[in-house]
Amino acid sequence: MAKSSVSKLVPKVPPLPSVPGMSRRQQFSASTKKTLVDVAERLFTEHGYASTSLDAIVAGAEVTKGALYHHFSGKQALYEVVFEKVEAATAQSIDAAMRETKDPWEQARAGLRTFLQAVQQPTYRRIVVQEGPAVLGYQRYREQEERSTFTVVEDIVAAVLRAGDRTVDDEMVATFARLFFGAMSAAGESVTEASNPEDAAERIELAVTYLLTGVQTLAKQGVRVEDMR
Amino acid sequence: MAKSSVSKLVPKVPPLPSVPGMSRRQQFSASTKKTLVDVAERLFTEHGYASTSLDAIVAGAEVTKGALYHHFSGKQALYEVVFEKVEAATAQSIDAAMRETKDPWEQARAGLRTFLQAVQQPTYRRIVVQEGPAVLGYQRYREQEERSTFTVVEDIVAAVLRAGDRTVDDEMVATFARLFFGAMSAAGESVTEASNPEDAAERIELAVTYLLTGVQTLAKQGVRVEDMR
DNA sequence: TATTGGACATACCGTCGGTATGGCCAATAC
DNA sequence: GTATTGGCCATACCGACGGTATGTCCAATA
Repeated sequence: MAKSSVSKLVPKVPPLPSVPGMSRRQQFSASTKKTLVDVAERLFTEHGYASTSLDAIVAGAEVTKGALYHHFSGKQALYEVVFEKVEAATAQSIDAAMRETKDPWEQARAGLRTFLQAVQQPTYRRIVVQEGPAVLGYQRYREQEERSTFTVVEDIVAAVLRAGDRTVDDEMVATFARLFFGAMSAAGESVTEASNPEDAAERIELAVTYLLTGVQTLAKQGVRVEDMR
Repeated sequence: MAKSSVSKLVPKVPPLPSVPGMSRRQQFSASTKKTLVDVAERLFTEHGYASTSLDAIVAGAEVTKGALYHHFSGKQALYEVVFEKVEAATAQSIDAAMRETKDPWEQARAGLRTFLQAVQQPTYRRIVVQEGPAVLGYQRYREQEERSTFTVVEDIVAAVLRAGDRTVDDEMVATFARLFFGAMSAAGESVTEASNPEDAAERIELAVTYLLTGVQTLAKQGVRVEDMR
């Protein structure tokens, strides 16, 4: 095709808002890396890990495998970066929701509600809940979790538990947190697959509230976890 | 190597205890199919789905890919058969444990305890909990679950809930069951990865007992799930 | 201006899931 | 007993994909 005006086609790519303290070269590099992560996040979410080829990712990012393997050591490493990004975003959103109120009980409800919402997001469901353990292996999965979302849930659970029973130790708190975390993860799937997601979400909240109310009631009666032995 | 006695090497393979109503040919066929499933179960458990090649499976079963593809439509189909086998065995063991007592509350405890044990078995953990959703896709995973283990858990939860609150509907029961199922699945991982599995298992039982006791207490006070709205 | 090294592109390899084809032999018909 | 058929499986091969080796270009620095 014959182009009339000779040059100046390249500059139409936005001039990359010059970040201070970063050379043009570094900016380009960071840009392609970010693009790769974003495209990968989208494709992994849509088609899953196994069904997403590196060729598809680099095509989407308009680069080649050379670029990908320059920035990441392989497919799994790329997945891991995407995973961390998704987890961090989720943990942050929960954190933000909790900051909106000061009452501990309300904070807990807000946090759990936000977690329940997050766990319904296609990206979080697919990348973290559904495929995370299988792709990363359970060990790495746990390590990642423990540095973000799970810790937030653990804090919530700790606050609720210790409000009624000050004698529970850290390990017991972690145990309850595991149970709740697992329960909420499963709940997310349940809600999303339901014919009426709104109703399903409400039922989940009802059930969780019922369980937590039970815990509160026991605490008021002076029944401690240790008494269950 | 020089073998002195000439023939009769083949018959050393056990004569395949002739099953009545099945021709020799059919018996051989069933045998190779079962062998394939067993070998696949072992390798999938040890190395995971992606890292287990069909070549390794057929080598372990001492057949070729021709045999495998004669009995199964592909790798995933083979996995599915293994999955169902593992699930069925687990559901059955829980069922058996519950039959040992008649008291509903004791049945529930026994059932949940057995489930907690099952979820620690390497085979169940790897094939069902960790990789099941990713390999089968969450849809098929749910469908399979609903036909075996989940249903058992659901029955347990239903019995416990309805003992105190007769007004809960089926959907609410299913919701509680989802939460408990997810909680126990996560608990299994937690227990297995713990430095001291016995202690971890005990903590899980304590926590679950505490939650269930809370539910019972609410029920005794006439507090129903519906009252949480 | 010369040089260096980071940021890619290109070509290629090995593995693996899946397919196409053919052979063997027990079961059935005659 | 012989012929024929079809279930059961082996062998050879293909294409896709993850990963690697090598080369190129150009901005940054000396």
